[in-house]
Amino acid sequence: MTLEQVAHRAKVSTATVSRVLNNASVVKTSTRARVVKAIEELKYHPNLHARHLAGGKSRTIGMIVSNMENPFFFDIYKTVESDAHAAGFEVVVANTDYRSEQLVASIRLMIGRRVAGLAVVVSEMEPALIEELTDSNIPVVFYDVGAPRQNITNIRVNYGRGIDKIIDYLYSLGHRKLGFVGHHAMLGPINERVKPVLDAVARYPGVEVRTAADADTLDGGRLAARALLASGEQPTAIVCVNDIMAVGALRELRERGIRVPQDVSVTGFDNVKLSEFCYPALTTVHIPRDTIGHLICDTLLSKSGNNAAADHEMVIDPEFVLRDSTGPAPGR
Amino acid sequence: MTLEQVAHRAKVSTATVSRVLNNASVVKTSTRARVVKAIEELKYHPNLHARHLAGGKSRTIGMIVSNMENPFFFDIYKTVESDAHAAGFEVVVANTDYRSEQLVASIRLMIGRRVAGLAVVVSEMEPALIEELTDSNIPVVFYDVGAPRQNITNIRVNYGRGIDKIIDYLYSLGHRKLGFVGHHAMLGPINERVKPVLDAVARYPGVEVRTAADADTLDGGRLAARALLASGEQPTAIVCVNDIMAVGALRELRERGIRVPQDVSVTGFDNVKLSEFCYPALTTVHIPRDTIGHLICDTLLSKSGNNAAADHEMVIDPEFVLRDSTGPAPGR
DNA sequence: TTGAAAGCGGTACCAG
DNA sequence: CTGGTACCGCTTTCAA
Repeated sequence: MTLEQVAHRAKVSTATVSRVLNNASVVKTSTRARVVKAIEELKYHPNLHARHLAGGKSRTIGMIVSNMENPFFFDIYKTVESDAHAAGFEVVVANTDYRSEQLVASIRLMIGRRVAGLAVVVSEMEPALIEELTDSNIPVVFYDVGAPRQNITNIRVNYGRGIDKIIDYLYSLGHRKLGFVGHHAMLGPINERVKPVLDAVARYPGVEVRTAADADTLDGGRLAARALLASGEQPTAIVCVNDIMAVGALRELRERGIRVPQDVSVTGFDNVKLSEFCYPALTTVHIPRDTIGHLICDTLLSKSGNNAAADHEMVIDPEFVLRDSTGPAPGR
Repeated sequence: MTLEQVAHRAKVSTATVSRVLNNASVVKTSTRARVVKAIEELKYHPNLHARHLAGGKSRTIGMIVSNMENPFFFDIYKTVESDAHAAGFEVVVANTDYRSEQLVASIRLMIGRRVAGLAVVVSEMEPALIEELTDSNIPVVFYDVGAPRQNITNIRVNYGRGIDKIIDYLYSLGHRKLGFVGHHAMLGPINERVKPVLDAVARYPGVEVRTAADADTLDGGRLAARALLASGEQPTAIVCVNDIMAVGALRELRERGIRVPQDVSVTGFDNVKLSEFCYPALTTVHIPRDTIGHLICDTLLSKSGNNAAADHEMVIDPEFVLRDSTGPAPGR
C-alpha cells in the first residue's frame, strides 16, 4: 500500500494525500473526506522509512542502557519515554548487556537511524566510540558514574559521596570488617566503582574490605555474597553496588542462617522500589531516576532545538536512606 | 554524510560503495580498500531508512508488551532478542503500559516500520486492531492467556490450569476463605484472569473468594492486599495473579504483623526470578518464558521465510512450584 | 569489475 | 486548494 495508490483511488495527487496525512495546510473538506475514505478502505499505513527519508527530521530519540533488567535503568527509561511522548517524540531503546560489542553495534544503529537525540546510560565506554558519537553531530547525553566527558553533556551521580555516606554509617555502628559486592562491568583494575569504596575505607584506620564481583542480577548478588562468605573471615557488613545485587546477597545470607542485620548488615544502592519490598528492607542510597530522566530529555530536546548551549555537566548528590538491613556490628 | 560523498572521495560510483558496504559481489581488493578508507575518513554511517526503503526487506522484528517492568515480559523479550540477533535480526520493543491507545499507536508504528515480524504480548486487544494487523500482511504472533485468535499464530498459556493447581493445593491445606489479587487490566466484567479463579473455586463447595485489583506493580500488589484485608473477613490464603503483585502483598502482610504462611498463605504466578529471592520464597506456577520466546522467534522467522504454514495455536501447560509461602490453614 | 540510472515511498516547493 | 515534480540516500539491474 503506497501513497500513490491512495492518491489514485481518491483521484487526487500524492501531494494532496500527503497533506491530509500531515493535516497540514488547507485541504478542502470534501477532498479530505475522499482521501480519508481511500486510506481506510485500503488500510493504508504510511511507510515511516520513506517519510523519514523525505522529511529529513527524525522525531525519535534513542537510548542505550547496560541492563534493562535492573529496574534502575528501567526507571530512567520510563521517565524519558514519558517526557519524550509528551513532546511528540518516540524513543527506541537498546540493551547492551554490559557487552562492548553490543554497545558499538547499538550506537552505530542509532546513528544509522539518524535519531534526533541519544541518551547513553552505560558504565564503560571507549574514547574512540565517544568520538564517533560526537562526530556524528547528533545531540548526546551521557549518564555515568565515571569521569566527566569533554564536549558532551554529562549527567553523573556522585557515586563516591554515596559510598562515603554508607561507610560512615557502618563505621559508626562499629563495623570494621567489610565486604563489597560489585558487578562484572567492574572487573579488571581498580575502577570507578571499587575505588570509591577503597577510598572511603582508607579514611578509617583499622577497617578492612574484601571484594567480590558477579553479574548484575539477583543471582549475581547471591553468588558474589557466597564468594565473600566462602573465603576468609566473615565480614560484619556487606556493601553492595546496587539494590538488586543486595537482594541477591540477602538470600544467600538467609539460606546460610545468617541473620540480617543481627549477624551481618547489608546495604544497597539506588533505592529502587524493590529495596522497600525485600526482607529486610534495605538501607540504601537514593538516586533520583526521575530527575535523571527529566534531565536527559530536557537536554536532548533543547539541544535538538536551537540553543546548542549547555554542554556542561550535572552531578547528582545521592541521599542516604536508612531502613532495616543494617544494625550494630555483632558483639558491640 | 552520504553514500555519494563517500563515492566521490573514493573516486568510484555509489554503486560500488554500496557493494563494499554489503560486501556483496566482486569488488577489486584495491578498490574496496579505497572505499573503506574513504568511509572511515568521513566517518560515514549509512542511513538505515534509505537503506530499508531501497532494499525493501526489513531485518527487524517488533515486539509489543504490556508492561516491561514486570520481569515476566522482560524475560520473554530477552530470549526473543537473543534468538533474533542470532538470526541477524534486530528487535524493537514497545511498551503499552496496559493502555489501549498506546497499543494502537505502537501497532501502527510497527506496521509503518514494515517490520519483518511482530510479536504481540498483551492481554486485551480489540478485534478491529487484530484485523488491521492481519490485513497488514506482516507475520504476527500473539501471546495470550485469552481465547485463541483465528488466522493468527497464537501462543497461550493454560492459565486456568495453573489456577486450578493452586486452588487444589490450597484446598488440600484446608483453606476455605480465599482472596484474589489481580491487576487493573482485568477490571470490568468477569474476565480472562478472574473467571478461572471463580471456576476453580466453584468446584469446591464451601470455598469463598473475594477479589481486589490494582496496578501490575509491587505497589499495586500491596494496595490490593490492603484492600482485601481492610474489608470483610481475613482470608487464610491470598492468590495473586503474578509474582510481582504477590511480593507486594507479602509486604503488606509483613507490615501488619501477619505471618506468612502461618497466618495466611500467599501464592504467585509466573515463577520469575524474584519469586525465589523474596521472603518467604513464593509458592507459584512456572510459565516457561524462554520456551515462549523461542516459539515466538521460530514462528516469526519461519513465517517471514517461506512456509506460511502453521497458523495454529500452541498452548503451554504451567507447572506447580512449591516453596515457602504456603502452609496449612490456621487452626487446622 | 565498475558505472549509470531507475526506482523505493514520501515531502515540499512551485505553479496554476 | 490542488497537481507536478525534484529530491531524500541507498539498492539493484543493465551495460559497458
